[in-house]
Amino acid sequence: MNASTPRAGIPTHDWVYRTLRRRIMGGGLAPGEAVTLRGLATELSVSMTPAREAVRRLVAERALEMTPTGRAAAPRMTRDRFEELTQARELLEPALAIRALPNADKMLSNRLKELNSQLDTHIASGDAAAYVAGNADLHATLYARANAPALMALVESIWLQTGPFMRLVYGRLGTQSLADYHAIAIAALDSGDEAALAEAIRADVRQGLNLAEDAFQQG
Amino acid sequence: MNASTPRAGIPTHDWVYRTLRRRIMGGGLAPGEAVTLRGLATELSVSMTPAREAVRRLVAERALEMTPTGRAAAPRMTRDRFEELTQARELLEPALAIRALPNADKMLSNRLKELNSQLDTHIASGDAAAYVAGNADLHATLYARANAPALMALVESIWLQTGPFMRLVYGRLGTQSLADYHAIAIAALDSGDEAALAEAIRADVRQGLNLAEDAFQQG
DNA sequence: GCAAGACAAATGTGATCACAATTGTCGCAT
DNA sequence: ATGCGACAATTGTGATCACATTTGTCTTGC
Repeated sequence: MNASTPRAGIPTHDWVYRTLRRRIMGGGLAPGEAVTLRGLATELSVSMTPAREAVRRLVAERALEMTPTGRAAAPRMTRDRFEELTQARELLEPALAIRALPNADKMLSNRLKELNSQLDTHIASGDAAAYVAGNADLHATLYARANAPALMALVESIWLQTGPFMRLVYGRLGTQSLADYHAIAIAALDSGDEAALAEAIRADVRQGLNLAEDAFQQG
Repeated sequence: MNASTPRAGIPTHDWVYRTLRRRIMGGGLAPGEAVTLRGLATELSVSMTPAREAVRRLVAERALEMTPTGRAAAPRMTRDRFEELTQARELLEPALAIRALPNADKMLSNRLKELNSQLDTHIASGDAAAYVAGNADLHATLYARANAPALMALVESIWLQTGPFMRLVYGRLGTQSLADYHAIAIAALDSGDEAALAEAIRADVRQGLNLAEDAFQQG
């Protein structure tokens, strides 16, 4: 089954971490669903020790929740929590974009346009997981130019928390067309318009919140 | 030595985590200084397993750094990193304060005034560790009224990263008098002035940055 | 039919151990 | 003196195990 495990050099616990993390982001764990140490260990053909380390790390990063009895489960998203995390994104991400602006060049904006067009493909095919991953990839590519690892780490920790839920939201929406704030942001990047760039990022993040609100109302 | 360890009910790894975390925040670990699993384990009279979990958790929370060879050490603060973390605080903390504002009452502001006066005591006695802890306590008390646990967790993770360094900064400064933006913030809280509250918080955070800049220039 | 209780399986926690890699130290040659 | 290499101690990693608690299930009694 896991014949696709070409892990060379990297520690076992790190590999388990990445594997489990990918599963969480990809929606492989339903909210509230628990993951057992022995189950994870035997499934990945490792011992309990690295499995436990991977789980604890994801708990520390809030990608997993700890039940009172000490079991790790995929966290349930609430409207309030999602709204908080969105506000944090709305505050931090424009700052990262502005920091990236002076370091942007034509090659970057071309790369961003390429990533953005791939998003259209994922929307068209209804691949919500690929869309969420690609969306994070696009934002990460831009913010990488900010050379701000500490800020970046904060934002990525938010993505880790909202990712599984956003995947669910986009899954419900199907192939609905979305306002392309990415394109606006890239245009602002090209023209060096700081305020427009920040506003486009904010609008993009806020659009995610609106989509989620609809999903919450549906149930 | 560790006779003061009345841990009842809480898991060992959690107790080790809290103990080590307190040590880091209190400056018990010099930047770059490594902590060994066996050393920590034997010192706290526990096995390597909970020691390892505690260390890994602190690494995940960026309160400890991982060297390429897999050893955990207290992270070194750079000017750039501190500037990034300060900007994050400057963005997130005013938002938390504004969220807390509608839930504030006379009892809260009295409590905050009390905590703020304790800070003066710590400045006067030159107890940098107590000052940093008390400062975090004051901010936390205000933000708790925001009922925003996800945002709060983000801010606390920043404090965890900046805490040890701030303690060092305040330690150098000695009993220097600081502008009391806390008092301004509390006044804004009492009068319900949202903009003034946010600005006072920003100024408070920025003051920390300025102090640190001085420290960086000294060496 | 169903709720409660007893029993069994499963689970998290912490300890111990073997192994490989790293780190520190001592001695030797230049 | 000083740089270098071999050896020993230290360290992180992963595996395995025992134990107490929790969870799931089946039976029993009403």
